[in-house]
Amino acid sequence: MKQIERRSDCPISLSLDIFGDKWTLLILRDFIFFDNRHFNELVTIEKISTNILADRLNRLLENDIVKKEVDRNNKSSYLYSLTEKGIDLIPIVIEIYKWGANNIDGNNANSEFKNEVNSNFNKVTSEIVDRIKTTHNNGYK
Amino acid sequence: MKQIERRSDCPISLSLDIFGDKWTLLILRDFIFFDNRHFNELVTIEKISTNILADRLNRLLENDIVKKEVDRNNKSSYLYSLTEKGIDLIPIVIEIYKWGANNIDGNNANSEFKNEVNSNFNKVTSEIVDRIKTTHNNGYK
DNA sequence: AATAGTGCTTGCGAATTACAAGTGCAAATA
DNA sequence: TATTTGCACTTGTAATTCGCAAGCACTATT
Repeated sequence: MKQIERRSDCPISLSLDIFGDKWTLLILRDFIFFDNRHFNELVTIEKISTNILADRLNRLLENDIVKKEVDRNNKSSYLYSLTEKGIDLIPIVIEIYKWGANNIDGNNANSEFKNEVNSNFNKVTSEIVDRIKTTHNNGYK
Repeated sequence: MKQIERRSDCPISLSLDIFGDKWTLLILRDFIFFDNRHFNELVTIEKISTNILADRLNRLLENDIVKKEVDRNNKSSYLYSLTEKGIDLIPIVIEIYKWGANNIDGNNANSEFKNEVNSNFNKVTSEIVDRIKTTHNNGYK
């Protein structure tokens, strides 16, 4: 894995140095919407290659956005969880969901959830944040 | 320019197919925060290559996120503007600004603006949206 | 007619990606 | 005990994309 060099000190540029690629935020989506937290779950959904998934998970670990621990229910497996810094990314992911649901033809957004996101963004987001906080804080799924 | 193939119908995946890369949202940032709307302005800030900038602007045009017209103040130059769909991306960009300002060491966020974004996100965002709407709707800078 | 400005396009070496296959280790099964 | 299975990667390789430098086409100015 190669660390991308800092292009400038702008907060947006620095953020995109970390997650500005095709896959990183999709991994976050899997955490948030599908509760996929094991390597072999994450590898399935949009058929990311294993080397890319490994690279992105390492980058997220290095940037303290996810943490990794042995799964207490299956000790030969690792469980990945969002840190506080990772949980802080949830509003970005939901804003992207909202934009895609409203602006891209042929998307498969659930219409009830889409309406909720459009009319009660803050409520929806904080409910998801609360749920993730409780499930990801104790290394337990 | 090659169109990225659709990985799935998920709104987030579809959105990232359009702007999930290192540069696209930075171009949007230049529109929003610096009011850079000409090719030779956009090319300067984080030293993007001209072929990449041309490619990304074309992708944004194809996806109806920006529009392009002859600059009425300089007829040998083109003026790029955000469409409604592009203006709809502003909350995403500001969420990313917020995350970077709060979570990345050494970022150069303006502390007053950062506080404003943290405490009055919706107000800050809608003010920026209103400003962009008036300046980008009439092909005039 | 010559120069400058603007918005690209082209060529090419370097870096990154996707796909397939293989590895190392722990736990379950025979 | 030996073997298989599952999990989390790593490695190899070909294809794609990127970044840098240079060049090109068009318009406006001198």
